Amino acid sequence: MSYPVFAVTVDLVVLTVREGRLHVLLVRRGCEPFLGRWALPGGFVRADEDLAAAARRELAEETGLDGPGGHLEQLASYGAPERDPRGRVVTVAYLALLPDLPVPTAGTDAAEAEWRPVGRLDLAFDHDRILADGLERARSKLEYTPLAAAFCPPAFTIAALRQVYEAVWGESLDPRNFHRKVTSTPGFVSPTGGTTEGEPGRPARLYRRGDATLLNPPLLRRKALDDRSE
Amino acid sequence: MSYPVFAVTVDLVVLTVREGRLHVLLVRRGCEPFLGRWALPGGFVRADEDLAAAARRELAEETGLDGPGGHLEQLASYGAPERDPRGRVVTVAYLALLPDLPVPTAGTDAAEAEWRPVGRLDLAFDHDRILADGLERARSKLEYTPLAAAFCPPAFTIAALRQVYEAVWGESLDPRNFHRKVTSTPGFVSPTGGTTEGEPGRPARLYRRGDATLLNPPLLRRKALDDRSE
DNA sequence: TTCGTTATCGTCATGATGACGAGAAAAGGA
DNA sequence: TCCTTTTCTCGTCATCATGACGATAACGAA
Repeated sequence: MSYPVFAVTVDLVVLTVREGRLHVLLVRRGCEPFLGRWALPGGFVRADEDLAAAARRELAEETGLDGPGGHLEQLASYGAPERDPRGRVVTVAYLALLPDLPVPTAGTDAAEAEWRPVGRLDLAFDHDRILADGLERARSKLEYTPLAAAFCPPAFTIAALRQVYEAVWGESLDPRNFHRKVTSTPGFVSPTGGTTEGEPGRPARLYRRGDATLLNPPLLRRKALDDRSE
Repeated sequence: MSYPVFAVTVDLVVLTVREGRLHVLLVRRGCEPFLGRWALPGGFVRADEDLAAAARRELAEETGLDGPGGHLEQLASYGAPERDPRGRVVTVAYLALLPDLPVPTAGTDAAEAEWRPVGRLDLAFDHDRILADGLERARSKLEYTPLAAAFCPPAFTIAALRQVYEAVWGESLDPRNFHRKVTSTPGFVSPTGGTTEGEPGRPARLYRRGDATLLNPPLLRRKALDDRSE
């Protein structure tokens, strides 16, 4: 039996919260096609490499960070025949949520890399669509899982966690109700015993991630966006 | 730039509810590898074919049905280097939810096809894992979307919809509370005006799918299962 | 000390849900 | 015909989660 031949890439939607806004990691393409255009970081899967391993490798190459604390999961795959002018390329997109980090160092095949606030971008390939899907996944994940903590350093305050929700969802939340919800949901966060120091206002207790993987009941947005279908 | 060469397949997790139990469509493999073993239906993506189009084509070939009423969505991709002895094959899995249909006719490359109750199966390749991911996705989707109606014919009773939930979740629901929830959630279902006839008991009103894409608030399972992580 | 700021705790009304009672509307048998 | 069985549909009530918001605690700065 004969069958068509494909190339397979991984592309990364790497999100973080900086200065109260949600940012995505972009690279300026250093080779054709779309030379000079902004795109999601990514690259070809190697001959003997698992998809998840390729995603982790690309993430380490682009951000210089592969340590724990963040989150990486498969997002979706994209394989329209015309999506890459070089030929038949299927890309497996991954979604990464990271705490705020120093400015990333450019990888080998990327001329530049930088954090950009999410919004109207005009990316190479079908990366606008991939980014949109990644954003919707991230917003939805925050409702049903404690993954917001993946945007935070190992120890964080409830207020910092709330600001993650506000940045990702783009809406403001009542600090008192949010505090009640987070601290009363078993396994969401657990106190470290420490507090903040030197900040304005009353010191805040520090927490780390709990061991829950699912929030029950979930923490729902006010306005549910359209479901992504197909 | 050179890069490794892959084959790309689509595999389908096709689910339906028959006699109150959740069933998955399996085919017996008619060629190597895993000849004679049960597997998910699927096949190679053609040279000029989109991934979703390939999934729809395979679904039509295996079930003989491509009409509306069901639901098809991308599930996840699997690309471990050793997952197919023929070489580097990445598969994009799709999840299909269909109303109960006549026994499927075997496709060209499948010796047999049949509905099997979900449970301990021993499938070819990594299809046990793909099936498990598909089941968890389906269970979760029923919580947050009105997709349970995809398992039902165009007009259905509330009781039939409840039996879908009971089959997919494997737990029984209170008929009265379920009725209240479904009929009071805007856009979940809308009455057709008709009723059942000839059935035992009081005739039931018939409904069709509403126009909502998301249930807010959701209809949650009692026991949340583990989140699928990557 | 006083004020501004932020964190944390409480209160109250409202809405969703689980448990369950009870009537409505059919088929079928005595 | 009349009763029983079955299933659908509507209500009731206690409980829990949530939104709105008041009040107090604990810091730094003026």
